[in-house]
Amino acid sequence: MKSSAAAESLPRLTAGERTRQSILDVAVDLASVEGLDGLTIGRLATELDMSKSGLFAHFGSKEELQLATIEAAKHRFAAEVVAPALKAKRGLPRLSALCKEWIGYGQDSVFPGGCFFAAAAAEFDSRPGLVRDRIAEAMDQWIDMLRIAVRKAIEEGDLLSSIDSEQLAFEINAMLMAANFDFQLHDDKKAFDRAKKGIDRLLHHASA
Amino acid sequence: MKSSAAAESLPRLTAGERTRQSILDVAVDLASVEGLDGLTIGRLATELDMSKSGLFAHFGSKEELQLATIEAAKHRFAAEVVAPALKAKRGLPRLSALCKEWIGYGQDSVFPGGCFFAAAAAEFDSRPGLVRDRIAEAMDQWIDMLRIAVRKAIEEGDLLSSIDSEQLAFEINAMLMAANFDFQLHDDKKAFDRAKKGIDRLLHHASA
DNA sequence: CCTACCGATCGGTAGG
DNA sequence: CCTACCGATCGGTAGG
Repeated sequence: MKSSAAAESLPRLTAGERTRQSILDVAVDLASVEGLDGLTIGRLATELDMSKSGLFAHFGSKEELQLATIEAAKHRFAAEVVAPALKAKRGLPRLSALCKEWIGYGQDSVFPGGCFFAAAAAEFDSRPGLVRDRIAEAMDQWIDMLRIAVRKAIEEGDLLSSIDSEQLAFEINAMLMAANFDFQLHDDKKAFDRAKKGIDRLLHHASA
Repeated sequence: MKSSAAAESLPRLTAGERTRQSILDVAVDLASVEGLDGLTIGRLATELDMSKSGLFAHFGSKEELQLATIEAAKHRFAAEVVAPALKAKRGLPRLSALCKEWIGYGQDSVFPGGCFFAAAAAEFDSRPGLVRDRIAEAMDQWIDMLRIAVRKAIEEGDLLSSIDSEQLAFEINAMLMAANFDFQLHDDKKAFDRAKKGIDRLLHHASA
């Protein structure tokens, strides 16, 4: 027998899978700066010191590369924002943690060109297709996470029962997105302070 | 003498200037959908039933075409949003009118791909150059207009003197931008209702 | 405003 | 994973 499949369940990756992962790490960074369409196979191959066709063989089409890049970005977002926030206990603490972790994610430039999903949504919102659908799905999942955290905060008695969870999630996300674009355009982190201040006031007014 | 320069001061345009204007009308619409970079000279020429080089001669470079397109988009925005809002009297009425006109501008798809400036800012925020600078300038002018309207509303006694005009302008704009991106991604106008509701509450809490 | 062209780069393929 | 290639399109130019 060649190897024990049962041992070390996760890090057991084939060489091809490892190459694919390192391609996607670079692809995510490149796409956050140049856009998901500006992410060209030639450019990415140069960045990785590979041949175009060698890289291409891992994906089969540009669309598949784009979809795989979105998937890799989702994993990075989950690790950097969602996972830390889930350590806070449910209710208002977790809602606050989601906002705090998102602001940290923006400030620390987890993606070098700013929030991957905000940029990709703006780029693809007028181009029907699988890429657009997956980006919209990722955005919806994030807003949904905020909305559910608001609802739990209401259930825990931390927020007023009269609060419209969908409306509050929309407004919180609006502050975060605005901070992201403001920061990208002006390279001034006070945009995140403004978002923080706006969200603090939103949560204060929603509190019992 | 060929013509009286003094008569009809504005509509006196040369044939070249009229052609240029009709090119830019199409360029603005195309760019709002495909992006300012996706606005290619070949694509634009096809749309206008012109030769590439004939169109190119009006601008001299792609960057000049992009800059002229931004200028044309600013004019459309000024006519559709700013001018109507300036009919309202200074203070809170004008601030409310700016928000109302902006929401109308979004709902009516004055640019077929959504707010031209929001899309262009997201597209170019990581690409240094003249195009990026002009877009940032246009965005700053809009936020500044909101900020000044807030300040006037404070001076008129319509809003509390404790209000931070820059912060409020940021938060109002955040609602508008979020509604724009939400609408582009979901094609559901309830995003504008959410923005309206959020802004109404912002202004209510800021009122004396 | 046109035809005719340039070198560079795009996504993708053949064949190994 | 590679070399070598394809047709299409890019921004831009020559010359009229």
